[in-house]
Amino acid sequence: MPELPEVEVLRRSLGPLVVGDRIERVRAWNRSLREPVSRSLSRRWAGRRIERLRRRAKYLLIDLEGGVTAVVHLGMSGRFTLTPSGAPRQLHEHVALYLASGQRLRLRDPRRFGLVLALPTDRLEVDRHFRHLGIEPLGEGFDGAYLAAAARGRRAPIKSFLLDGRIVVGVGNIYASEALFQAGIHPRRSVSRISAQRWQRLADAVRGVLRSAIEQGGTTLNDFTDGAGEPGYFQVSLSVYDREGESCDRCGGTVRRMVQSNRSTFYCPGCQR
DNA sequence: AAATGAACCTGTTTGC
DNA sequence: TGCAAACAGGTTCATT
Repeated sequence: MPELPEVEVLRRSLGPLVVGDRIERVRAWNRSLREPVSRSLSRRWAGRRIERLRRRAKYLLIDLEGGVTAVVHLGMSGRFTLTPSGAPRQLHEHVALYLASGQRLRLRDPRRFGLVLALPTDRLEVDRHFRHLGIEPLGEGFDGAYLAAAARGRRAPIKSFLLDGRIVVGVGNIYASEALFQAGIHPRRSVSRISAQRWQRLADAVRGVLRSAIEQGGTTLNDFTDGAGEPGYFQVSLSVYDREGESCDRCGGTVRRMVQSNRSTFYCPGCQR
């Protein structure tokens, strides 16, 4: 579900609704997410005003007054939505932030690969969850030269390379396939055999795909919604992802699926070399 | 060091 | 129809 565009859409939709609001308390019904949810969230966050929402990689960062940040990761199946406080607890709703306005921020995550953390705002980058993260693809410095330099000494298939968060963050299984299609690069091509020109084309494709997905409100395959519960529309723009057996819009050939390091990769053999 | 596969967990879809 | 296997947007750990 949530790759960089979905988390960014979530951040943008939620920001105007919650910034300035205050957390009254935090409740957790099930603490066994990817890592145990701390028992002291309420004590740490209660009474604090929400100052702003940021994003790093696929993490949503909720900066609170007093130098504390609430970190939320949605894993594969997480949803984080703002709802009226009267609404009943939903199935797989594990954690909720009760706000002074009377609304609740609820984390729903059937597979429980998600994460809720309390961290000091000024120490995020040294925390073990963030320390090893690579560059933001929509930020400064992400270009063909960066990718080419990062690939030196490696021979992995380009698809695996794009999914490696130590190189570049936020690109998940959907957008890796889509960007490689846009760049005309075969997912199995070794990073040791990509020309400078094609590295630049790939960097442009990654940024282009992520930007359009954000504009379209993200990709909703099953259950992604923004902070207000609205689905995205980028799924209708997908060229190859989840389109095995369908015809390629560019060349008319057949979109194929293969498995690389336990993940599905979708590609067009006619368009990608 | 780099690359691969398995593990974490539940729900839904696919295939026999 | 029923059941089991395969598969799903992420990350991390163990093993070659």
